Amino acid sequence: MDNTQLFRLIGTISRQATSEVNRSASVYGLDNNLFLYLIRIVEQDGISQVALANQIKVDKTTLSRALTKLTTAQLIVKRTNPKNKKFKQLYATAKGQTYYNKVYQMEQDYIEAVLKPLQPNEKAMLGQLLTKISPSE
Amino acid sequence: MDNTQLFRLIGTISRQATSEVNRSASVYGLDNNLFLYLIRIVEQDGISQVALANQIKVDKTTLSRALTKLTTAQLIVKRTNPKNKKFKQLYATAKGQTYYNKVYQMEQDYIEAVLKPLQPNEKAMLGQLLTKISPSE
DNA sequence: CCTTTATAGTTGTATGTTCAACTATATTAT
DNA sequence: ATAATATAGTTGAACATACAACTATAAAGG
Repeated sequence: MDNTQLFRLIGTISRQATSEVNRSASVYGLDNNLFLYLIRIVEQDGISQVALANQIKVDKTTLSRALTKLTTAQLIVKRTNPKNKKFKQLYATAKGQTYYNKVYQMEQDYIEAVLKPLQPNEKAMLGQLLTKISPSE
Repeated sequence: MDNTQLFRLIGTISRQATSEVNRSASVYGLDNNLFLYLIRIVEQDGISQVALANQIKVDKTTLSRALTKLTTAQLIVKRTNPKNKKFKQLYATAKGQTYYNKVYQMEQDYIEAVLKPLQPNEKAMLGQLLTKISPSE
């Protein structure tokens, strides 16, 4: 396998995973990556939009509109940081926590299925290698 | 790093790569993954749409419309398989080949940059591990 | 055969994505 | 201090995506 095949494989694996988890999450109305945003907000309470966008490498305008959907669904709230009014901090509601539990489990089920072919030491190695090529900022 | 972090990292790396290569390819009007489809068609002359969709894990209706764009731009042609009229085979035109050279080089440049942190043996290992978790069909 | 079922590809439609440009706030430089 | 610059977030508009449902062709079953 050459570098090109390797690189393209990452995209294929990712598209497959994204499609499949989104289809599962659509049961809760959390497709179009809404599940992903909710998960990150629950796990990083108070994060700002741009920080979140940079972390997961999604377009900030796409994220802005997706977060409006999560807000309308009352799964999160946007609170302007009183110390610095430029920032809106994101918090999950109680309802958001409940939905988080559902989609988190879906993600875990998918992860377990997809990583099943790997031994623990192989997973450790894969994690290290991916970390080396992960976006810096 | 746990399984969850590992899995999410694949998505992050892929989103970053997709965004960046698409932005580069937009110079040639080949963003929205058009560059990706063109590359695969050139490298697998005569492939059918569903076969291509399955291979790269994209929705067949999205692919159908994207290929209409490539056809309009005269980069590919769709030819009904005379042996089996259900299939439309995809072929690059001479113009498509020329554009292929451009976007292929862009992809190569990105690949070189992103895989630079890895030693040759690490790349071999990463390729093996990704192959193990790649979608079967 | 010929009816049923399966597969390839397209289209309608609702919704999502993303670029450019904008507002609002904060930071930096003179 | 205040003008210039930078950053966070939103919005308009053009276009892409993906589900459901469709047509067309072929394959399988009786």
